[in-house]
Amino acid sequence: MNLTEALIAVGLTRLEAQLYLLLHSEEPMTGYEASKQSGISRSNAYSGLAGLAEKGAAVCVEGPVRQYSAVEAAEFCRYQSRRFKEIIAVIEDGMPEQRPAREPFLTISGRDPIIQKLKDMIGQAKQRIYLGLAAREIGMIRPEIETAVERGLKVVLLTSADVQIAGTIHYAAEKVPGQIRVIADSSVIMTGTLHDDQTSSCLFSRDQALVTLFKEAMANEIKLITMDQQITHVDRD
Amino acid sequence: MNLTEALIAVGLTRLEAQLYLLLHSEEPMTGYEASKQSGISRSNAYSGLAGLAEKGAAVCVEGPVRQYSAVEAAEFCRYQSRRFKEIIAVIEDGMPEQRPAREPFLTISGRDPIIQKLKDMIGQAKQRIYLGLAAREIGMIRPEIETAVERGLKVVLLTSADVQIAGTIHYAAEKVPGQIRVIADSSVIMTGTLHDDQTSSCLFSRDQALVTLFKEAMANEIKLITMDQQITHVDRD
DNA sequence: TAATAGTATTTCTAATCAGTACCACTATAG
DNA sequence: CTATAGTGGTACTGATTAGAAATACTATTA
Repeated sequence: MNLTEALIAVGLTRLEAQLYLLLHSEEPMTGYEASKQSGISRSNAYSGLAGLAEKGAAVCVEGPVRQYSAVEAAEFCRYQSRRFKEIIAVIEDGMPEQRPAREPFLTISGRDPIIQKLKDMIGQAKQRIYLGLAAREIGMIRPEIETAVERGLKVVLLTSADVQIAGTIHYAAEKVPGQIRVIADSSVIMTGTLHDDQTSSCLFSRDQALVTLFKEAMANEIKLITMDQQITHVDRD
Repeated sequence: MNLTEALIAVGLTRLEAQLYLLLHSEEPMTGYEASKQSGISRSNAYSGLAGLAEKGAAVCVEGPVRQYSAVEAAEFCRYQSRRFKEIIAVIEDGMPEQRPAREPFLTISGRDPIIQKLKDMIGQAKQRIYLGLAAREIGMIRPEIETAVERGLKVVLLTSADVQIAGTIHYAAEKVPGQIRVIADSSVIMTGTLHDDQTSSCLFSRDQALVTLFKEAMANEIKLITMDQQITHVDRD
C-alpha cells in the first residue's frame, strides 16, 4: 500500500489525495495554482480542494482569493482515528449476539482474509501456538508472533533454519512457500495454501478429531526433525 | 450513524452490510436463502455473500451446497482495526514534513471539520482551555473534556448553569446554541457558528493580537458573571 | 411441478474524473 | 488607451466504474 492508496482508504478520492500531497509541498494555493501544478483539470482541482476542506484535510485561507492550506498529517490522522473508533463502537455494541452454533469446518478464501485469520488466531491464542509456515509467511506475521511471545505464549515454529525470532521454539524444516499449518491452544487449526488472491484457500476447523489428527502429525514431524538434527532453541533476550 | 452505515464505512457495500446482519440472525445460509429472507435479488445476494467472504466478514461452509456463515463482529472489528493501523502508519511515516509556515487566520467550514478541530484543540492543549459553548455543544465533546481534566488541564467552561462536569471550573452563562468560542493555552483560538453543514463556519487563529483580544474578552465576561452570581466550582471527585 | 441452487445479462444511478468552454478581473506591452 | 496574457472561478459534457434492481435462464431435487 502506497501513500496515495492509504489516503484513498481513509475516504479521499484519488484527486483529493494527489492535491493533499501537493498542498504539503507548497504554500497555500488556489484551485488555479493547484490545477497548474498537478495537471488536474481546473474544475476538478476546485472541487477536490473543496472536498479536502469538507473532509478536514485542508483549511481555507480567506483573503482576496480563496486559498487552501493542508491540515498537517498527524492532525488529519487524529481525526481519522477518532472517526474510526466511533465506527467500531457502533458496530461492536450494535451487532446482535452471534448465535452460539459454530460450524466445525469453514473455508476461508482469498489472500487477505487468510492472513487476517492467521493474525487473529495468534492474537487470540491463550496458551500455545504451532506455526508450520515457510519463511516468507513468517515474515508477514512477525509482529504478531513477537507480541505472542511477549504475552508469554508458547510459540513453536516449524520453518526454515534461517528464521530467528527470540523467545520461540524453533524446529528447522524446509517448508514449501504458501503451505500453511497452524494449531492454536490444541483447539483450532488452519491449513491450506496461500498464494495470490484467487488461488488461496484454507480450511479452518474446530473439529476435535481433525485437531487431534493435526496435533499428532505435527508432533511426529517434530520427532523426526529432532532425530535428524538438533533443536535450535533461541532463548528470550 | 447507524449500524448499516458503520459497516459501510469500514468498506462493505449497503447490500453486504444488510447480508452481514442477516447472517448474524440465522444459521449459515446459501445465496438463495439470503435472497429470499432479505429481499435482495438472487444475483446480488450471491455476489454480496462472496464480497463478505472476500472482505473477511463471512466464511464459507463447504458441503453439497455452498453456505456462508458470519464472522463474529468482534473478530471482524479486529481485522478492521489491524487494517486501519496499517493505513495510518503508511500515512504518518509517508507524508512529507509540513512546511513550517502556518497561516495566522484559517477558515474551517462544515459541521464535521469544526467538531473535529474542536476535539483536537482540547486533545492537544498542554495547560488550559477555555470553552464558551452552549450545553448542546458541550454534550458533543464531553468525553474529550473529561479526558482533558484527567490529564490535569485547567478546563474553564462558560456555559449554561445545568451543565456539570467534574474537575472543571464552571461559570454560568447562557450561551446561544451554535456559537463557539475557544481558547487553548493562550495561543490559539477558534470562534464561529456551528449549525448544519452548510451554515457552519469558524475562524481558527494563532494571531497573537487576536488571541489577546479574545482572552481579555473572556476574562471580562467572567468578571461580570462573578459580580452577578457566585462561582460554581465543581470539585474533582 | 414446485422449490432449491446458481449463473448471466440488462438496466439504472451516482461518483469520479478528464476535458472544455466561458466569464471576470488585473497587469502590462505596444 | 487598448489588446492581450495571466489569474481566479464556474459550468457543462462525456466516459468510466461500482453498486444495485430486475429479470431470465439452467440444473437439480423432492
